[in-house]
Amino acid sequence: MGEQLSKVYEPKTIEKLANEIWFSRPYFHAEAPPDRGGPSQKTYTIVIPPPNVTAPLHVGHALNNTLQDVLIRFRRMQNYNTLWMPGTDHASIATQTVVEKRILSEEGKRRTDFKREEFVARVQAWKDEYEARIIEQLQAMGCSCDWQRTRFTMDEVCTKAVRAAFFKLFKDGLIYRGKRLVNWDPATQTVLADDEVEHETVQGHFWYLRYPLAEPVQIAGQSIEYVTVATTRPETMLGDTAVAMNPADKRAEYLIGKKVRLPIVGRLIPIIADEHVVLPNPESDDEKARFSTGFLKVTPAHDPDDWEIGQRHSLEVVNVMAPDASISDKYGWEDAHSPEAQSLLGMDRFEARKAIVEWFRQENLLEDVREYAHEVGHSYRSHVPIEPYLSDQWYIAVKKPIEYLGEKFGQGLIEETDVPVNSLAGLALKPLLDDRLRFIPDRYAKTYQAWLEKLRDWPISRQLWWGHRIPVWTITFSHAHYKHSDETHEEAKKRHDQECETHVLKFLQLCGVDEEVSSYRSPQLIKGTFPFYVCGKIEKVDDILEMLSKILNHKGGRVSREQLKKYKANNDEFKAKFGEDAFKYIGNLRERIRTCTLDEDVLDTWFSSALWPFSTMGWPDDTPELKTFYPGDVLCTAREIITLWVSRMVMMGQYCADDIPFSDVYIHAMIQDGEGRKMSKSLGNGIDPLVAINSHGADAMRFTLASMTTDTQDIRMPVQKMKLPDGREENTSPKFDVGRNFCNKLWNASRFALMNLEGIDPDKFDKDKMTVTDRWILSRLEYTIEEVTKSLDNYKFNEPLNISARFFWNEFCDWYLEWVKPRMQDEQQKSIAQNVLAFVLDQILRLLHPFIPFITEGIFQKLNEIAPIRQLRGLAEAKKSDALVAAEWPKQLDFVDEKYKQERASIWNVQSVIRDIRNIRNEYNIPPSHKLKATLNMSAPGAESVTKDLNDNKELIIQLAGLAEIEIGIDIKKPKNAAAAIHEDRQLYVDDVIDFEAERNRLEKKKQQVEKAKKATESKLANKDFLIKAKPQVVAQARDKLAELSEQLEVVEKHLSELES
RNA sequence: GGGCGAUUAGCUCAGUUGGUUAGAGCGCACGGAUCACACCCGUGAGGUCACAGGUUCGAACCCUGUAUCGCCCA
Repeated sequence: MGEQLSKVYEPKTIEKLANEIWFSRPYFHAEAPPDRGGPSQKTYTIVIPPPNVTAPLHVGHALNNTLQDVLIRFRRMQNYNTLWMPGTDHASIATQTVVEKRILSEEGKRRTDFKREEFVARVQAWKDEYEARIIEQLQAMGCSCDWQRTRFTMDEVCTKAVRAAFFKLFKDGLIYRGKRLVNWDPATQTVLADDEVEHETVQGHFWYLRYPLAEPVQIAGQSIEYVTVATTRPETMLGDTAVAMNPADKRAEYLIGKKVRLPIVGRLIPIIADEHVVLPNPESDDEKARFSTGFLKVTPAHDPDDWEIGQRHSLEVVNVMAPDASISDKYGWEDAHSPEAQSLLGMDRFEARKAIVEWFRQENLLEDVREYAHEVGHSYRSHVPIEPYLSDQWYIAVKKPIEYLGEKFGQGLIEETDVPVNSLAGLALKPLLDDRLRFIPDRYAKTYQAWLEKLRDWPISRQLWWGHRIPVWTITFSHAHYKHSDETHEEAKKRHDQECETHVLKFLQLCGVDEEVSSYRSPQLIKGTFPFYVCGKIEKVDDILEMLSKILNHKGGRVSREQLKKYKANNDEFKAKFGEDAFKYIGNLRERIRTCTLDEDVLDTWFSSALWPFSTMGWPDDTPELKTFYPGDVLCTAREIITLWVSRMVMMGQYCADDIPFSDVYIHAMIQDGEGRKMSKSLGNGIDPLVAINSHGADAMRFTLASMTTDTQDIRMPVQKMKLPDGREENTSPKFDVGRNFCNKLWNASRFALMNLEGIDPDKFDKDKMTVTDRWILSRLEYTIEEVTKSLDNYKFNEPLNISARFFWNEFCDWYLEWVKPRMQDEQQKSIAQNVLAFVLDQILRLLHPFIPFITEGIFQKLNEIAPIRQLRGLAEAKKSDALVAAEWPKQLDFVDEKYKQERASIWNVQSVIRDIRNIRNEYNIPPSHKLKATLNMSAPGAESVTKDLNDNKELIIQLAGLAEIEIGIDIKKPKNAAAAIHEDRQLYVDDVIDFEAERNRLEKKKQQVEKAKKATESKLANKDFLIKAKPQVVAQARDKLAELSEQLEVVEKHLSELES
């Protein structure tokens, strides 16, 4: 049968074979019993970090998913009910952007050339393509996900969860409308995400502008008439609403609270104290201090830092620009009355900059202009400088206490923070502090903690089309209202809107959805109205409001027959769906409601990601999956998304699903190229896992990645173009050779074993007939099983892989297989050797399977054919399985006792002697075919038992050292013309090979080595402090060492002198 | 600017609670078509553990500082 196996390991063949087996039965599927009664199996759950559907997976994903698969396969073999939930992320902005780019370059069209539904359909098509590719890649890597559960963040199941979570937040008063500065691209007029802003160093200027004080101030007898602010963006001064200075500034006590008259505009603005302001210091290393005047103009509407200052001091916000970044008084600037201000309206921001600087110059208010290189954010799309632009966005309040959670989690702030225990941030932070959540390696807990502690409200709306549409309807009411004599207009408007609001709620009640809606009214007047926000728990609410909106839009009067027909149809449909009463009530709303519209925006992509651990399992429904697999066990991810993703999953898990989604977070390395650079498309240094699989095989790739995964180091992976079998030139890495070589070795060793296992008979095994080599390899196996299991439990990856690989290669192949060869020719011994061989190989396959699943599965199948029963009768049994994927993880070999362990020393001595002989053979250039005669003199006290032992194992030495014979004894004289290898406790001689010159060199070298070691030990022992303070056994060890070294040195010297004579 | 990490052989990396002469793989050198494997076997050379201080009987390991590189956050 063995001859069926090719001489060289062929990944493709074996990958195909293994996949056929794995998909022939639901090995990867985790059953969630509808009723969890009875003895329940332990579960183990990992949800995949869903890859973005923007692009195919790269080698970083390959690492991430390899590690997850290792954990999953390990636990599955340990008989856990194991679920690995797969899926992909819609990645709203990233995906929309790549599709927009593609459409622009291929068709010359922009997003706005499409209807929203059309465009979304285009993105959907892209998603379908890449989702399929990603799943193909994951399967090619061998990921044992529960494929029939594959989810997508925008599929029906996840969408339902998003809706439910959003509603819950809305109802709990945690979602609100607020203002925020966004990265605005004035050229394309779109919002950019932070990572779409490219920072470029620009050679610009600092302009020093004088702002006159409203009234002169006396400081130390001097009359101060103005303050000087330094700015890189003079055009924003039109929106200044304060001048800030550091309270530590000596001038502060005279100036804080005073007013400044803003040039051009004439606005009176206060001087305020804020520690953000950099104190001036011409000597400082800090460039900002050198350029600072100590006075900072504050423009909350046009600068993120200023926005913060504005928030802290409740400053007015004056937006002086239109969306195209021209100066405008139509977007919040209400005091542009002066002729100078009027003349600036309509100017582009850079034109305005020139005009304003010129104006200051002419008015003698321009104090200085200095060169200044600074970072300016540019749009990665239009390459124009981005404009921080004020806009209305939806937020989640993350530090607002949630009353009803107080019972469960307590009240008040988490110690040393401003985070309430029962706020969303608290829900994420507390589990870490309580050790319910841990990071591996634990240093990443800091990142998580720090981020949560200074967390600010989460802006969740995005001005995009691809994503979960925000399920909020904004209803505004008519302007018509009566004003009571004692009311302001605003108060009257508020009262009026409140009345309207009750009508809307009454209407929804008549529609039968009053339990399914939540609403809130804007506390602020926006464009003359207080918008009323309505969120429905179910889609029915959307239907109602959409139809209502259509019906209200019909204003009567002269309309076409067509429109009238449509209107009537709408009415009829509404009546049919929601009843006559509700329909009649629309009359009450007709004159009151001005607009009723569904929000245009979509949710931040992390919103649905935050729900991923339970949305995929059917939350909010109480599904068997949730009961069985939630909370899960571990999240495995890269460190870049600890804040954006991990924290939000914990937060939402606790908030929505009543528990944190996992207890362990394993953070793995990042993969860099050979120069330590991040892999990226633009550098062209990325590696496609499919290419690596093509060039080296999936197992080889996995082996290499796992063997490089440690807690501390990022992975450097030299990238090299390689010609693939199909002729393409693609990036792969020579590092994968390591894995491929290993697989080839495993393949061939197994092939050898299989060839020798014909006719194996488990009944012919007799444990008392095992040789020392059998017991030795079993004791090494026992050690390996223990270590590998332990280190996998602790999220080590390189360690278990290296331990099992070394056991396989350096012990099993290099020694055991070599010693087994002659036994296979001996009918007596063959049966014993066969059974041990089959058993050990079986266990090796099991240990390696999580790392290199394909090849181990392939070999396991062959092993099942040739040696279906692998056991050591009376000692151990490898439990049968049709497939390795479902086989049992190796159990501890309890029969390996002290006696076995003592025998390890025997083999160690044998190996040491063999190495000595091989060394001499090499140094004297003696061909392997030349059989040597060797003599071994044992010199240590009490050497009798070792000598006997070695004599018993003589054959093992003769066999692997290429000897004709060896004499082993005590007090044997050195034969004439023999080369020597000298140790503390023994001297080995190889007869009749002497080359005096070479031998002298060898011995001299040895002598130096020993002398050096001896000196070091002597000086240590000469140190009194060492004798007193070091642990006694350390001192004793040193004494023994010295004695041994002295003796060794004596022998070496003796041999040297003999050479002379 | 703040935080985290790294710096050990030519390269990529290990190095457990401080304790013999600091390890592996690749590469290099030498030898090898032996009936599993040349993607192999055997042997060997190769290190001032980034630098400077400190703690200690003893430091690659602990502490302080410096330099360089990487990442995250502002």
